[in-house]
Amino acid sequence: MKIGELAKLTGVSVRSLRYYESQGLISPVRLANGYREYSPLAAETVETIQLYLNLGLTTEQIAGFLHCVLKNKEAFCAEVMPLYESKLEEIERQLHQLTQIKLNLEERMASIRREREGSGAEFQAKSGEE
Amino acid sequence: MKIGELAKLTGVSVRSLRYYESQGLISPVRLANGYREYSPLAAETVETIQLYLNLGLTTEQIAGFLHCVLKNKEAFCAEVMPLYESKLEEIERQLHQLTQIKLNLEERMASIRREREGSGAEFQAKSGEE
DNA sequence: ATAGACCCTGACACTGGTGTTAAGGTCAAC
DNA sequence: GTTGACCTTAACACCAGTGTCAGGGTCTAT
Repeated sequence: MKIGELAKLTGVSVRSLRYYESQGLISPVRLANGYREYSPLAAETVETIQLYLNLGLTTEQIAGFLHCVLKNKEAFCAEVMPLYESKLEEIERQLHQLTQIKLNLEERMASIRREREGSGAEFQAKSGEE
Repeated sequence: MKIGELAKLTGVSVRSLRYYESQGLISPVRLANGYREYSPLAAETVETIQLYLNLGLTTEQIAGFLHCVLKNKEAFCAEVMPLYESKLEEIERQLHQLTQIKLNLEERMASIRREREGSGAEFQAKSGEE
């Protein structure tokens, strides 16, 4: 099938399909006129790529084990587990940081609300403006 | 004081101080030779900018209320609260998404571990490689 | 007057997948 | 033989703050 068909079939843009190819994730053959010709299996490959992208892996990382997971079960691809582990650590760091910022924000918001109630001005937040 | 001194004093790079100026956050006067001359109050301004950047606000957003918060308490600056509210919503969306990915990752990791234990191969994760 | 520390502006790089456009080739149907 | 849908490559834009370099000016102490 041609790139437009694959795009419709998978819901992934033509642009992205070409990008995946440039990153070594998928290698359609070329017809005499230069058009890409995808095997019917390509749809599954693209969906697999999307799955890993949605887990937050990069195309470079996916390129490292895509061959393997397309042929075997994940459990047999040694590269996957370390990636999952480091990704999990990264996500936990991000969760921690976001949670800190959230607490900080909530504290400041609470503080503002306290000050506004404390003063006689009932939420007339115009006073101090220069 | 000159920009290098302010950088040392605040721990913010010279590059960043110039960037803040380009974004309208701080406006040092210029000496006859073109050098920036910062008032002693600039250190406090820079620290305030850092505080808001660490909350995840952009320089553009900070520019909208920095004048006010340098003169008054936050509670008197009407622009602040809506920004905090929308930032909080954004962070909650991100937390939700990250949590989903984390659950997904953990589920897949558990699944891999189950499959490996299920087979006779004791963590010899080489088998399936092509 | 010269070394060395400091200042200036301007510009590219980075992260990374995707949108978008430009300029042009191919093909099927009419 | 021309229209229109589809394909090709190449390139810039995005987010947004920071690092870094190039090319050049200023000031101080020796």
